Amino acid sequence: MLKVELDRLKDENRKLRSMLDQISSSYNALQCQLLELMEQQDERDQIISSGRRDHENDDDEKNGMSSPTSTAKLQLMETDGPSTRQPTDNIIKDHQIHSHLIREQDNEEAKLDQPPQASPTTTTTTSNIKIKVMSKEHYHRDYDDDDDDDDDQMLLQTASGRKRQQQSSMTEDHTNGDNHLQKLKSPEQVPEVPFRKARVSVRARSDAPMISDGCQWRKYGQKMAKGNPCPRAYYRCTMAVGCPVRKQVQRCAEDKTILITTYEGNHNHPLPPAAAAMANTTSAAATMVLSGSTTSSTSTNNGFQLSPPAAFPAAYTSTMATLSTSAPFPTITLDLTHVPNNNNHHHHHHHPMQFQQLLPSTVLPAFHGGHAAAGCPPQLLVGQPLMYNQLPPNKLPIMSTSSAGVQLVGGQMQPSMVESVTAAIATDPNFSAALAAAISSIIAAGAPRSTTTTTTTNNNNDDNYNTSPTSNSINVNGGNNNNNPSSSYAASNNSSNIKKQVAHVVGHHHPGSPQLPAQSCTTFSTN
DNA sequence: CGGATTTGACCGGCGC
DNA sequence: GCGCCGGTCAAATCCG
Ligand SMILES: [Zn+2]
Repeated sequence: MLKVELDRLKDENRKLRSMLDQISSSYNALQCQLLELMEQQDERDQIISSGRRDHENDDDEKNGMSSPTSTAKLQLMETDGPSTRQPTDNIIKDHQIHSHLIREQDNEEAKLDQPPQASPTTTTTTSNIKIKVMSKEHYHRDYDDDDDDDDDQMLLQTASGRKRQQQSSMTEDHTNGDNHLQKLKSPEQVPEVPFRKARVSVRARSDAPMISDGCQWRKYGQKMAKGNPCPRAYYRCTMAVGCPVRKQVQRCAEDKTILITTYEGNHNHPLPPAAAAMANTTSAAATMVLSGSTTSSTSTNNGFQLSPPAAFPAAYTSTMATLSTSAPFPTITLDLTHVPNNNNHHHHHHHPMQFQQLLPSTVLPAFHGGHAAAGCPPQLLVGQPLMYNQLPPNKLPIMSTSSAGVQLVGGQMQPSMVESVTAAIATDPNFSAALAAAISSIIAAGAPRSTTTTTTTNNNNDDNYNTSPTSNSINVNGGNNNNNPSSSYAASNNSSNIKKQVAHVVGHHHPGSPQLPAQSCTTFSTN
């Protein structure tokens, strides 16, 4: 009896917690959006002095919804349903898409250029991005059933893994709760399991021990990983008291210049602009990836890689995103390592884009912290998860188009890359939607919570085939970009071009529903 | 002195 | 049940 009651209470508690998280996440997300919008507006005002553009946007903006420019981002970020987005999409259409997109990008760049908060270090550019999402091999949706509904709604739970009993976990608060039930709970009901966490990992070249992502992190552990000589460090976000976001930093065994940072969980607080930017980027990338993956991923594993039309000459940055399902839990990895490769061609010099070495910390332009809770889709920015819930798994939009749009071209510039990616992703609603769907499907399928990071190896070159060992992977590549290692700003030139290209590409896609896949935010930071 | 690291002990899951 | 392993705690320590 007591047990029953107890279980019931726990369950209830859990739900409440989830709701709380959700709400806070939403709040954060809104804040972020608002911030962005404001920035954009300012930019617009300045840039576009006169009104060319007009439209009702203002209203939208005021509302806090998305401004046209930001649309893409917002979509990614927003949790809300498509409904909101559509309007924006329409708007976009109204305007010339291309120009629009381009502008957006430009705006973003501008932002990047002037990072709101200066990070101590210079920003570095990244060149490629690879994203991989891995989820456990196919997930079965088994569990979902039970929860699904709940999950979908409740999503948030971060499922961090276990909770420890006592402890002051309190301080940590809500977030933690997760866990679980495991002990007590009987297997039956809760599928808690359900909470699978999604993770977002970023691979970047950096000499610095950490990549700065705009968040503050406290190291809470270090362990030697089985496969590498290099130890893996565990960090927890300290920007807010209870922030559940954690990240692990580890150097790639094969190439020690590559730093692999994996984020898990959603921030329960607003992210600094810089971080937000990253987050956006990340999310975008993730989204892209997902979308791609979606296609295939459904049940079987397939790896996909979208290679961008290699063709894009301009694109130098290569970015790849991959989604893989193999890992215990779904993981999206962005590969920022340089590598230019065009498909088939060799890489030229190698300049991997390293983050600035020397600098104590490198900053990645735009990623944001992620979080991924199990069941939930990644959140972007602060938190909002995109819900992929909305799309029924079945519906995954498969994008046939897939490959094309994806690539981002990054420019050299740091900011640019990310942005470009983001922009690209963002821009294409379809992608987002696709990704979301894909992710959702994947995630939904379910992996039980587990976590592990996956990393891609770097091969740069292989072209587009999936290399991912496990199952599906999608890659998006751009060209590379390199740039001067040193300058932080150097990049701007290309970026614009690239962006344009991207925009075009994107343009093709339809506006769709962008939804984010799993929640996850990522942030980089080096400290 | 307060906050961040360091680092070995712990824990829970998993495979055998 | 045992041991491996990833991940986390927390006491001790470091540092500004
Ligand atoms: Zn945080």
